[in-house]
Amino acid sequence: MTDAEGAAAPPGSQRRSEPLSGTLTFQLMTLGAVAADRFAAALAPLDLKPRHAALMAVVGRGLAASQLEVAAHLGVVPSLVVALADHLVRLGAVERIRDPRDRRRQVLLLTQHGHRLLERCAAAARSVDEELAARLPASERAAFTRSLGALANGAGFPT
Amino acid sequence: MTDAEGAAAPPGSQRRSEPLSGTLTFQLMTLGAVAADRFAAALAPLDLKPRHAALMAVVGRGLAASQLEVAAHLGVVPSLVVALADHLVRLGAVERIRDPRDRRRQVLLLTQHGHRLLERCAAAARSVDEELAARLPASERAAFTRSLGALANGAGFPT
DNA sequence: TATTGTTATACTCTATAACTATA
DNA sequence: TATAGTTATAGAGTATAACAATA
Repeated sequence: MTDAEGAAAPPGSQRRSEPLSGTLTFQLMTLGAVAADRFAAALAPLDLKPRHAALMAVVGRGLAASQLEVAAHLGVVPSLVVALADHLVRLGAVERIRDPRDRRRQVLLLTQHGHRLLERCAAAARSVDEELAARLPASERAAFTRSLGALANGAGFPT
Repeated sequence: MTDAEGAAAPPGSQRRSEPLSGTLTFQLMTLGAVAADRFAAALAPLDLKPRHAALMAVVGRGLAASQLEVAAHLGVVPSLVVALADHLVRLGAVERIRDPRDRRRQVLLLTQHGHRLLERCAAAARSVDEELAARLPASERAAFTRSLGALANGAGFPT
């Protein structure tokens, strides 16, 4: 089977191999954009964007406290964290607390409302999960999710 | 095992369940961004962005001919296709040909150089694939790629 | 009058650079 | 002098709206 895959190739031409669309990279890029769009749409009623949810997640799980730590963890620039935190403070989801040992540091803390919001973000993500995975045989889902996790760790991911 | 997963939870608190970071949606979003960044970096020396590669791919495979068709296929607005095509024309990768039956239509055609460039885009994607999949046991890759393809079809994907 | 493509403009997201306050 | 945070500004990417040519 030297020449499979559908219609005839122009005989003199380059031996087929292009299929960019078949690469992992391309499919991850595409699906990632779809996931991001749907997640954003699901968060919109909460007046939140995916970045806000990500910030709340790292703060809520204690992975980062000061704004600089959050920026590093998210892989974004500190000035962006300021804007994201400003919004979350306006919503009453986080509080800024000056570290008494080093008054330059602003420690971010989820309020109770913040925890509830974060929970609703996660619920939104899970419901997008359902839509996305609908076409995936239930038997494949676990393996897929596990592989996806492995890939996410392998990459320099900016959770 | 009602209470697994690491450290103790504050006893009075909400019963854990948040892990936004464990959702398919979140991981696809994150990995998709990583894949897009790396692919963009790999394309930069060619003076191309992922969108240009996507355009060349749909035109090269005959999935869309007129700019409007390309826009629909890519899920972008027609004016963006104009800009992308302008750039590709400057590079000598595509030609615009007025459809003689309907002189409003601009049919996009890959030049020979365009085919070569598209091939190099695909090669770039495959090399990013290698980096990304490095952490994935070879035995899992085929299944993962297949599931990913299934998901991509299930979504309203804007290839 | 409707449609294809184009141009001009605006919006969103994020980064860079300059500045303030603490250390 | 160096660091955490902030503000002001700029850039990339994409959309919306107005317009031209053709149907």
